[in-house]
Amino acid sequence: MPGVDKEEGDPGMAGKLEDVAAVSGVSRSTVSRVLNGGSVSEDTRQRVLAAMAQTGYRPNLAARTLASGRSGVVGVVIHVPPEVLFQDIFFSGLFHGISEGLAEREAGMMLWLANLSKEQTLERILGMRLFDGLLVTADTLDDPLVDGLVASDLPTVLIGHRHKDRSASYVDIHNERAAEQVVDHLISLGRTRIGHIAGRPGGTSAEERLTGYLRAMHRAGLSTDGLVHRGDYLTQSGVEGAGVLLEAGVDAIFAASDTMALGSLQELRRRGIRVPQDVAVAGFDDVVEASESDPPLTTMRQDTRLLGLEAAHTLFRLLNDPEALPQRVILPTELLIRQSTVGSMTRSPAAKR
Amino acid sequence: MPGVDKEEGDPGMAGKLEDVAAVSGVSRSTVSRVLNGGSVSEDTRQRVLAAMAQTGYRPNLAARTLASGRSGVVGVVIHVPPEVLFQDIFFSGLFHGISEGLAEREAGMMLWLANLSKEQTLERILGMRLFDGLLVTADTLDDPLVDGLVASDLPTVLIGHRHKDRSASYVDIHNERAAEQVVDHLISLGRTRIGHIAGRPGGTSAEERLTGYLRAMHRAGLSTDGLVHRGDYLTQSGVEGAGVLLEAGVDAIFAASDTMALGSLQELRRRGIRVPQDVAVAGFDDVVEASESDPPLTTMRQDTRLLGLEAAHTLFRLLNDPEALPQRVILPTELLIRQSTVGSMTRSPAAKR
DNA sequence: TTGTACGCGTTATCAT
DNA sequence: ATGATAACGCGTACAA
Repeated sequence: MPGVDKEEGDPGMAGKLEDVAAVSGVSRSTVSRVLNGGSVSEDTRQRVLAAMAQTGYRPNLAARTLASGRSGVVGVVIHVPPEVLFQDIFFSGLFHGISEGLAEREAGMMLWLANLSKEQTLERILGMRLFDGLLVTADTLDDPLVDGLVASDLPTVLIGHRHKDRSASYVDIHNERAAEQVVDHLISLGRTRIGHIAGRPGGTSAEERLTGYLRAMHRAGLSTDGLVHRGDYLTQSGVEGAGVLLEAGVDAIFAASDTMALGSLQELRRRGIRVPQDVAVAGFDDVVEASESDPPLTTMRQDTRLLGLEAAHTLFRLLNDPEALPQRVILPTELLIRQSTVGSMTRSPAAKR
Repeated sequence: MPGVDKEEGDPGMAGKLEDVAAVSGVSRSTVSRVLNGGSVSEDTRQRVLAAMAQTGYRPNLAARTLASGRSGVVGVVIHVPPEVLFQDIFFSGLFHGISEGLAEREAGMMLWLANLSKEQTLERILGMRLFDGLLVTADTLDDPLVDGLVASDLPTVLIGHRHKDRSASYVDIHNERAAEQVVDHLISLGRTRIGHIAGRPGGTSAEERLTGYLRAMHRAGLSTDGLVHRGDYLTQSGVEGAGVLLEAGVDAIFAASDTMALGSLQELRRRGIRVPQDVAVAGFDDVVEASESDPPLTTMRQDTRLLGLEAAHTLFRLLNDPEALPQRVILPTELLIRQSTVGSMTRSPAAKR
């Protein structure tokens, strides 16, 4: 195909820096300077700009990265099965925030889900050597992927954290204290047999919420014997947990996730047990269904989108200042008191707290 | 910090090809060959492999991309607001499939949502010059982003397509024919006043389903005057559409999405209208709620996850064979006949089709 | 089979 | 302010 014209913003093969230099009659260095904000005379800057438009020039990321060491791309590691990303409100909100936060700085986002094993994922991410930084979810206590990423030389911000991540940068909520607060609320209502439906063992948030529950109970001098049931954050385990805890004779249930709390609500209704008169129920997360359930669910609200947003911001802080100390960001949570603990007719003084 | 040891798989700064060459006593080229499957003697191959392990070598993507022109990264462009990606079952299923398909070939995935304008997105994607190929959703008739991407020299597979994309590669379903089939089903049940709740004007699938509806009706000699209501694929517009179409005196409603159909079901129940005795209702998509509604919803099932999977596969076909002609993949859909059209007690012969 | 030498498109360090 | 020139780390003809 002879006579093909490759001028004027041809969307096809774009020119290189050198082409722009040739057209504008300057050296590559100068073109590079107008690109990266070096000092050039206004005169030549305009000539170069014109030449770039004319040749339809676009910088080559690979070349740029190789030469400068910066790519403008961050790796986002959410090692959960793809379907979980969409089913679990935590991850979807989180991802939403991350996506927004990175877009603010026009950073590219490369996503790693659990399509590969943790070992493979780790290998490929580190091998790529392309990312300016990493955003990584840390929701499991023992996680070789997170360990490897943190140990690497890449600026990394964890979302959630383990105890051993004290020297890493992370954004998180105070799971333990938040759980404590929920239980305190139940105690303040006069409940003494408070059961807990915990998350899966080894989950960071699950363990911390359990610890918070135990702390509040013991501080109040209440027994927790046989009052802890292990669930998995999903509805069905909330159903089962309610059954088990009822056997133990509880007058309140604190589930470590709203979905479990909603499952408990179902089971209690099925058994004809009044909520909150007979058994009060509280959850964690504040998913949308929590406010629409019957009765509406008392819960600890966490803003997962903000969590993602802050994670991105924190990473940028790290990138802008290589000397920066590890960043630890704790986001607030909010106790939302609804009818599943205080009932519409039995408004208690404690509800004002 | 003197005396820092940088040997033995140091997770920090990894060595380069040259380091491996030095340790194993061969040239860089040879090391490169064992990496890319060139011909090397088994003897030296082992030496090199050992040296790579010892130095903790990892290839540098930027350098590799620059030299070879291939990055192993594909751009995924789903230009919808981040929250839609999670709310809309179509996109989440699609994304799931894409994610799986790319992982099969260990391809990296860089995701572009609607955080930037279409123009900015286009500019940055093309500018990056990093992707081996592109996966792009095309759900709007007039879309400069899709136009620009298709016009570029990057191997691109569209998900959904416009008429003008005949020369592009795409995966899609046959929206028009599928819609026709749904309407044929309703006609075969003896319905004559069949209303359609369409999607937003300018949406590719919406327009095609509308066309299919019109075709089936006209072919059967049925009037469509005042029987088309414009919705937006969301529940509320299904509620409204049902109201409007009832005024027009319909005996059946075909909604272009299940969510709208479910909205219609709600509205019909509210008005005490029996489904399907008084009005039959059919949808499109087969979302999970469709089989759990009262009555269960007749619908045209499409497998969005498969759509994403096939999109990835198609792109790989394109990448493996640069001479390949444009790939056009049409995935099957399946008419699921449920009680919203045939009723449990009024099983009609047509249901066996 | 192996090594040499050049090119990939930019940035960065020098001079000037 | 501008222009050579050397990296950046790797792939790949070409030669040996």
